[in-house]
Amino acid sequence: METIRIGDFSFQLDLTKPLYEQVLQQIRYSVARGEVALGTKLPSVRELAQNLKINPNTVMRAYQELDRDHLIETRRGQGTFITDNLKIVEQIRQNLAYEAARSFITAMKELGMDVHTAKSLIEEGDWT
Amino acid sequence: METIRIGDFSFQLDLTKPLYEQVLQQIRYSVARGEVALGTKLPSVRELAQNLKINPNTVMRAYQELDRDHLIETRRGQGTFITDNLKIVEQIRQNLAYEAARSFITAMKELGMDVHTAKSLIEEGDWT
DNA sequence: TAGTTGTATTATATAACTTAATACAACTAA
DNA sequence: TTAGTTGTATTAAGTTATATAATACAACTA
Repeated sequence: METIRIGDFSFQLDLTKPLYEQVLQQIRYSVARGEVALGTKLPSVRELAQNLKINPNTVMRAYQELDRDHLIETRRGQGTFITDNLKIVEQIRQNLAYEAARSFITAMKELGMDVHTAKSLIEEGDWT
Repeated sequence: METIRIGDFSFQLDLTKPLYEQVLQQIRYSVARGEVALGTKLPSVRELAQNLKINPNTVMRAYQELDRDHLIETRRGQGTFITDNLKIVEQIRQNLAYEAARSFITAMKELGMDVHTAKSLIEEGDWT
């Protein structure tokens, strides 16, 4: 799977999920991981579209969803920027982690396993 | 969300995911949870379709995927049955649990968190 | 033999996603 | 002021996955 680097961001697109979803996820996780500085300017809609060889509308859709979450700020005529609000970034990171945990626990319960078993699974697994 | 009961199985369908996927998942988890006895006869393709108010082809697709996993056995002219092989059921249950754990750990790592943090999240969360 | 099973095929419909082309509004820099 | 870059909106078209419908056949049971 090809990796495209552009600025502080890197992207890997495939056909298993909607493109706009992959783009927004990879930006979201880059920021949550702390790989890009707050206030960083994102590539323009057209530039990113060209680099990823996808349609500008698809990039727009990703940017707009991130904007709704206040993870990025779009300024008409200027560009799109990562929020400078650390609180927001931290909260989104916590939420993503919590949601991942919650869906894991839900799956375990659907298999008739309890939280203790879930914990053991995490402890005993080889997650290299 | 309406629950439809039929034999030892119960179904809840919505529009968030493909119908055939929901049907196969709910059968898979029912069996993995041990709610249905090994060798149990499933509703016929047409019967289940009628009860769920969906197309027989959609039920077929669910059954065929479960058949490929050997979780069920289809016998032309007789019907469809849960496997009588306990080993298979146990292995599928373990696999589902493992996959859930793996995808949780993957998400955590994508957020720059380690396995220890993952474990703490599980421990400290209120999963009622 | 009649009725039930799983199975296959062909056609149609629909919704989500993606692309394309175009236009406009807001801002920056020359 | 002007040219070029931004985000944004709109309309149309194409693709794909999913689901339905109708029909037929093969394998089995009673």
